[in-house]
Amino acid sequence: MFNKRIKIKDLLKMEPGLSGVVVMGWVRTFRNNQFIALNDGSTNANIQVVAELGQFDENTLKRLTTSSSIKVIGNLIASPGKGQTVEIHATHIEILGDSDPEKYPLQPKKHSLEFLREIAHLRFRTNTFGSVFRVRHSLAFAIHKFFNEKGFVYMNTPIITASDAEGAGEMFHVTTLPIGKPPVNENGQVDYTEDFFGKATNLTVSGQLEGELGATAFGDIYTFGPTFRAENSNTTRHLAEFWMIEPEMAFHDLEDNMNLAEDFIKYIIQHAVDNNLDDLQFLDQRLAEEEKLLPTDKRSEMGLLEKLNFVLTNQFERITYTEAIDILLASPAYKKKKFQYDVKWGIDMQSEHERYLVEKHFKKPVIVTNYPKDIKAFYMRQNDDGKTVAAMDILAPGIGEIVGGSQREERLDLLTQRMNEMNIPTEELWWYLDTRRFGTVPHAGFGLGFERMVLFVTGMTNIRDVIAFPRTPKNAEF
RNA sequence: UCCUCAGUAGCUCAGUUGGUUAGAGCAUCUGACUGUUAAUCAGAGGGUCACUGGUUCAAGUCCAGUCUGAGGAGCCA
Repeated sequence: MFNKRIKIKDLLKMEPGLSGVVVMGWVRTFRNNQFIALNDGSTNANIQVVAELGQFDENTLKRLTTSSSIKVIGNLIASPGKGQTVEIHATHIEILGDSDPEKYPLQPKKHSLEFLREIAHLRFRTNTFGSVFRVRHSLAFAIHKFFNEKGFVYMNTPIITASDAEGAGEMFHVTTLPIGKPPVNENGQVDYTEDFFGKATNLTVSGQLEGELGATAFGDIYTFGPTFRAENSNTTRHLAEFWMIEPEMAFHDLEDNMNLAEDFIKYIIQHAVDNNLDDLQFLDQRLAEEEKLLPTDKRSEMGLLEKLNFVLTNQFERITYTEAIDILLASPAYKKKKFQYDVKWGIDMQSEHERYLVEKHFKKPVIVTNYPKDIKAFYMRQNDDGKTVAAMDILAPGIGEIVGGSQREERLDLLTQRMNEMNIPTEELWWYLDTRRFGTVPHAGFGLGFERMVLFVTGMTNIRDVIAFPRTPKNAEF
């Protein structure tokens, strides 16, 4: 019977004077042959367990090594020491699992994030990753809470898909055909009619098209699931497997879409601030210490909590693509030829351009709308000017694009015309086009990269540090 | 995929123009101390210098290739 244990997070809030308290956890440090800093993952704060000298046998005390797991029964008392208000005087200590200190890789000292990535199975036991993953949980919970409160239906779109129509990137192939000698048709090509699904299939790059099918029946839906891109991307903000939130709303236009996205982002940040303040404070401090090592001009102007509060209390800047280009053309950076890539109407803005807008010019999240149709996807609604589409990207400081969305093209003729122009096969997407044939409605939606959101809220700088077991090129350990 | 940088003890790093037996801090172990807060003090153990090949009397150090990691770019969320 283990469930009598009290979680350390709750225990630390209790009044001293309790006897027979049961706690279990992993030893962080054992000082002076007497003081155990015990952690159970419920919070970064440890409970100090005091094993009074002479009360416990030598053999047990020897086994109190870093990350050994123990069960403690004792009395919660006011601590005479300085570092904590309460502590447990142990009457009983039981070793549940030993941890060989010669072999255990985590030591009571600072480790680099790169090293911890190599022992991703153990890194949750550090303060940094403890905080990051508790915040990640909190954000995930807030996402469901937000949409549930608004009456959205949570929809699970398929992971394996036969459509590669969206062109969102390179896909991972899914097949049960033998790799060495697959069946071949008359033209010498792999014969996918022999494959498991009778056609070529891939891991999904987006649930949006299926999401639209849900939205045009339920009104409002959202997806929250894994997404896969086989791009050979080696950056601090790309993963081959990541989680994406994709709401899709019928009877919504671009402005509704922007309003929802902004409310949504603020809501989940607020939830984390309300429920995980101690973790965010720890991450705030961690970031501040890390930034001390950077040259002054590379440091962020705001601390983590300051930045989150700033986002919560300020409106996101909303500008059109055309206005964005004008700002860039008028910028000192452009005039001094600081940009590596040229700026003119029609370009797909480069990282340096987006960073300038967000980090230098506005210094807050920016929503850019109405992009040229030629640099955007086929399903985005064409504006009356014939040149732009009703798209919106939200750019966040330090992260770049965190949300990409649009009002969808609901007019069948314009949609098929655009698909033909862009060589998207209309026959394969017959089911998608059916939504425009039978009771089509104006609708809109967006996709938000969950890990990028977690990056933003935790102040971490590498996306591999905000997902438990990152999948990146040449890395699928664990 | 491209560009740049890196790979030396469990970790973080030093290692001079190529030259004896490759060093430090932390961690670990042993002992001392015992109300400590990453405890402190003393001592000890710990290395295929990423891998393969080459140059040289001699390579951790120079050259080539490979692998791995990091940062930036592209692609994007």
